[in-house]
Amino acid sequence: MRNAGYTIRTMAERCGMTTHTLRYYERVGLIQPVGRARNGHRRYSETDAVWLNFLHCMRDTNIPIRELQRYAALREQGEVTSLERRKILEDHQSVVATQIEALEKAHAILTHKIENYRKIEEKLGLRGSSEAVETEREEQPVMVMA
Amino acid sequence: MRNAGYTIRTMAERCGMTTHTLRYYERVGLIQPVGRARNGHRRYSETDAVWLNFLHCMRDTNIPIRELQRYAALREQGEVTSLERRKILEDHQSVVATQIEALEKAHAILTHKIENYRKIEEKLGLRGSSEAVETEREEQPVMVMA
DNA sequence: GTACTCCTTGAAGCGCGCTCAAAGTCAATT
DNA sequence: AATTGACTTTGAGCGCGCTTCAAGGAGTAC
Repeated sequence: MRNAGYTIRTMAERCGMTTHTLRYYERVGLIQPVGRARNGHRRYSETDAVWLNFLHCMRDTNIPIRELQRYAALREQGEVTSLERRKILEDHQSVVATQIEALEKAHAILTHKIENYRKIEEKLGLRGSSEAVETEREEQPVMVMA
Repeated sequence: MRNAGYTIRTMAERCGMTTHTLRYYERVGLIQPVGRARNGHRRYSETDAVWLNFLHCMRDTNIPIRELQRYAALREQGEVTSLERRKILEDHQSVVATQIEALEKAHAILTHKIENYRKIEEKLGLRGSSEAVETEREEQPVMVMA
């Protein structure tokens, strides 16, 4: 089991990041120094994968790197920092909730505007080039999934 | 006297942007040249407000400025661009849907982790003071060289 | 007049989060 | 030995979306 562990490339693919990003995260302290093979190449562990996936997931929610740095630093100090870490997560969770609201509002507005464009197109007799439903003179009603 | 219209400051407040951003949007073509008072100051109309609110809402969903520029340019060409504009909105709406999913996933993970911290705190009898305990229940790097 | 506030412009600057370049190491293959 | 290719390092560079700067004009108040 001498050379067990994922290469940087494998891990990058697994976590949906680039190798550059993995090194960058290590450099800025989001992940502790990764173990090395004899030739100096990084070897990522399964636990690294879990943590990196978490980071990836959080970054998807626009949490700043700085905040993750704070969190990561506390994490390295053990369970004693539970309260602080929980606070970070709770604060961020409420940010996430706010973002969800904004996105849902935008989604609704988009639905409305898209529908409006459909009406305009009908009025103008426009047809889409690729995706449009064929409407002939004597058309049959067609149910189109949203 | 139809000299009415919002000042840049008023409009900025109304749309949740800064005056700088409003000028920037005009400069890059997100909004057509705004009418001016006799002294050269911008005067925004009610229609501008609607459009700016839409832009603001879309930017909240991380749509790139470039995409909004495309959309704005089409919009200025009239109804004949309906299909293209609809496509832009539909494409972006699916991006928004994806983002909502990611955020909801993150929200769930956060709930889970927060709950976990609560348990840890209960176990440690934490309430703000510190009493070191060694066992990290979460992942902890192992392959550290030195 | 002087001060103050609000506005104007173009250009430069900034923070974020990567992203890339250059030069080098190592292992395997030819 | 030479080449290939995947990795290593450090440090610089980049794209985005503002944001600030610098210099000035116009309008009102005292």
